[in-house]
Amino acid sequence: MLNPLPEGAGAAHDRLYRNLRSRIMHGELPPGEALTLRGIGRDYGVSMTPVREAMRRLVAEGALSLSASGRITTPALSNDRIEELAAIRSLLEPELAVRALPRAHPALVDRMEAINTAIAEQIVKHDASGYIRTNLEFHRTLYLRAQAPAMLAMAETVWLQLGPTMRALYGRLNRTELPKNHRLIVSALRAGDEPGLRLAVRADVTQGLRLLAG
Amino acid sequence: MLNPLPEGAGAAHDRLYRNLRSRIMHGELPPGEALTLRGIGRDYGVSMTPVREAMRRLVAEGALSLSASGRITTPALSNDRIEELAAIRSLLEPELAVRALPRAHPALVDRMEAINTAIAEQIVKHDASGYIRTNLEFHRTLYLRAQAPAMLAMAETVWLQLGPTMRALYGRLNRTELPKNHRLIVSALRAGDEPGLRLAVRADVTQGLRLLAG
DNA sequence: CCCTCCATTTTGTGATCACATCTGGAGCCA
DNA sequence: TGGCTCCAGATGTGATCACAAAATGGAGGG
Repeated sequence: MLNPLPEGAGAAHDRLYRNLRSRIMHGELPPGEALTLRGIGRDYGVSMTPVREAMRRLVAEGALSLSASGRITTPALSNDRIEELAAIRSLLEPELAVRALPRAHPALVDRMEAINTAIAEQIVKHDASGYIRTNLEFHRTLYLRAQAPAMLAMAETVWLQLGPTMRALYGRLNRTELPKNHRLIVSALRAGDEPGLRLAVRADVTQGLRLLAG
Repeated sequence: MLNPLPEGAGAAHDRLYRNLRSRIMHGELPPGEALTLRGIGRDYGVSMTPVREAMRRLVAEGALSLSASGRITTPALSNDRIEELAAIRSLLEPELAVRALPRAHPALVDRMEAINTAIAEQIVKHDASGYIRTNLEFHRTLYLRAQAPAMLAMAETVWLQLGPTMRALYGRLNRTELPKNHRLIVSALRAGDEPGLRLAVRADVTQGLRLLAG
């Protein structure tokens, strides 16, 4: 049998879920975008049934908002909510980084540095979605080493909720260079500097979002 | 119109969701319990459609586990997973408590003390589910004052995942008296002692779960 | 006594339909 | 122009059905 895993396999509702989740997390949909069951079903060539299940799942994770009448949109977050989600990131992610620290062998840090140069490429291309995607890949590469799947899942849920907002935010800040905190994270990892790593991750996680709320 | 809110109102899938979620969070179902769409539908007098949506939502929150073949059971957590969830609680809940501290007026603390005596009653009745319910009410009463809905939702998700395990755990520890950490929390609130509150909440949150893993 | 195999039953998945409700805008009046 | 009513189309909800895959349980053989 040897696990085929043909990338687009499995139940239709799960395929829909993964596809939509990825698009939302990476900021491919703007905040406030309306989605309909029949519309999504038409786009993916399936009936409403699997679409409803995928939507229900995404709503449960906060990736989508549900109006009182059942209409589904991407979330348009208030500033208070954005600050709160940033606070959650600054609680979870330093902990994940510190747990990964003893397991972060040099090859891993090299890989993170490679992702950093990929981020720089996305910046010069002005590709918001690509920037978000590679930025999250930088963080996930480190956190995977923490051996803490529940905590990582929770962090990803927060990323998901911030996805559409991140896209809108990216347009405002006209970034021109790689965030310096990523370099600080890499050096702290190389030096085995736990307090420095905590600070660098916390700073990186809150930097972009503070200016929006301010 | 004046929002009727007849307690059992709204869409069937939502009613199912709330009901099952409450039962799971409060430990009314043992770990590893199997649930079927047709079975739940029969119990609640609805078809499979709304049941599927409620299940999908609960699975997304980690309240239920989904096997590779789509079978649904209450989660049977490994010790590693339990420790990890306890670690998440010890990150989120002290923060919630500290945020609530400046808003915790005396009447609120009185109410928490009243809940404490209710917990003591559940203990003498040997009512595991009642104990879990009132214990969570103690925490939620405080955290609601933190004005941090996203963080509270995240904490509740962790409670939900631990629900069935808490039930199994309760049987092992044969509690005879009120956890002393609840008293410490109340005094720290009265004294406005932020570091003390942090410590007391962290201790309360990890106390029961450590002995299971140990 | 334990294991294997096969038929039966159970179970999840997805499509389709009927229905109640909501949305959005045209049309109208002040 | 501004605000209101009202209706046609769009939308979410739930029931039912057909189907394939998986679990179940018992017969048969080692």
